[in-house]
Amino acid sequence: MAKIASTVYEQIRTAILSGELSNSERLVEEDLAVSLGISRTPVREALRRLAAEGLVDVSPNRGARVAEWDAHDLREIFDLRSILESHACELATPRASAAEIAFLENICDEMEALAKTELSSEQRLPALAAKNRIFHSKIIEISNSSRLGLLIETLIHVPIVMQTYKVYSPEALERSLRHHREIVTAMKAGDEVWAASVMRAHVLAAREEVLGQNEAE
Amino acid sequence: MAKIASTVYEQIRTAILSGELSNSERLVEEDLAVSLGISRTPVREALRRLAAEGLVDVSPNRGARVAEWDAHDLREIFDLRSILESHACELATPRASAAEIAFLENICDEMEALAKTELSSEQRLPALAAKNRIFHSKIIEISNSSRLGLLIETLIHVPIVMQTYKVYSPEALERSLRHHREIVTAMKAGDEVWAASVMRAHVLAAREEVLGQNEAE
DNA sequence: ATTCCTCTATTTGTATACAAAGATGGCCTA
DNA sequence: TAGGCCATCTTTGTATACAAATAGAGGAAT
Repeated sequence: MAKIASTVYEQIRTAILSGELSNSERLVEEDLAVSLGISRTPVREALRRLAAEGLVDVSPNRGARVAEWDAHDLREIFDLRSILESHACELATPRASAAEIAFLENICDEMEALAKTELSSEQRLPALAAKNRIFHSKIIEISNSSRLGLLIETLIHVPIVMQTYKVYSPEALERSLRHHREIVTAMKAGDEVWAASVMRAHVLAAREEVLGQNEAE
Repeated sequence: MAKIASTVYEQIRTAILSGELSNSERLVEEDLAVSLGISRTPVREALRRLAAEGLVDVSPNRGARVAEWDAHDLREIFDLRSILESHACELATPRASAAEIAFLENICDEMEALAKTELSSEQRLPALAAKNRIFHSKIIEISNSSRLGLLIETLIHVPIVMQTYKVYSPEALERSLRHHREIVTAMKAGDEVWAASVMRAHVLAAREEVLGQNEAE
């Protein structure tokens, strides 16, 4: 058990991303430590790591709180995602192998099948969100730019971004799936401008869905 | 003295960025601690923070080393900078006030004056590099996107990027200054496409200078 | 009653101690 | 002599102890 710090980091992180901890909740080192049965040292390390990723805010001598995002933050995040992920598409298109295209097509199939099932939203949406993440990650992976991947990751480490599908209307969901399909088609055709453009539209459309929901609150 | 960790973080960071520590040098916590007259705890915190920024690599149970960058890394970094900084220009152009434009023009004046002086390179280049950083930072500031600023910062926290001017030929330096001037002209004209295009060219030109130098080694 | 101040309790920041994992070097064997 | 194994030594990871700083409550003065 050589890395308690990493374990507790993961635990706190998933707790934040799932929304379990939210509302700028205070994260007291000692409390977390005793509740996990460990000392403050690894808890502290985990919190600083989360702070570096922007998931928690730390003030000197005043401790850590779960970070909060307002509409302006979300706009920034989706704008940057639209730029960076479309760039990933551009890089990925000439590099994608037939197998990788097939992999992406397969995810499209699975997501479309999931969308058609009669399962309740509570079951369907997490599954769709998971496939969605795999789809986007795969394109970034194909783009072969590790730093690009890191930049995008820091942007999507935000609860509401991780759960975008939860706020989607049925029409928005269908449009999203059509975007995925079109991105793969464009990549298959070797047209990186097409692929990048659809990806940009895809993320900007998501922005409007999320912002509309968020501002209405 | 409530923040030893921040102080030592700055010290190690500037040591790395200045090239004082380099060549994947090992950073032993205890050694740093005794040489600074403090305990390992704040040293450790500083190292983890630097690791999160990508300035050092840490392996579990094996400590920290100064990070290294190869030509592929540099290509990635400059490509992403070209995209993000041109986006910053695009956002900044419609927002820039007359005073901000004047500020940027003033930096152009100062840099051109510096370039003309008969000072030795050792004196001139650091001054130019400092002004250059201010120029780019100012545009990011005007763009009013804090996250964009953070993303760009993580990219330029790399020694060779900080010292780009050191590898510039006289022609490249002159071109760089003309780019700056043209960016301000475009922003003044309210033409964000023009401004963004020049910025993109500006960073991509820098990429070729640095890569040409680096690959030749 | 309100404001300001002080005192205390809580919480973070740093130091030190100890445990565990890696690296190093010498010795033994083939 | 080369290669592998064991012991030791170094270095990191975690726990605990202590110091410094902040927040909050309560009381005094106006």
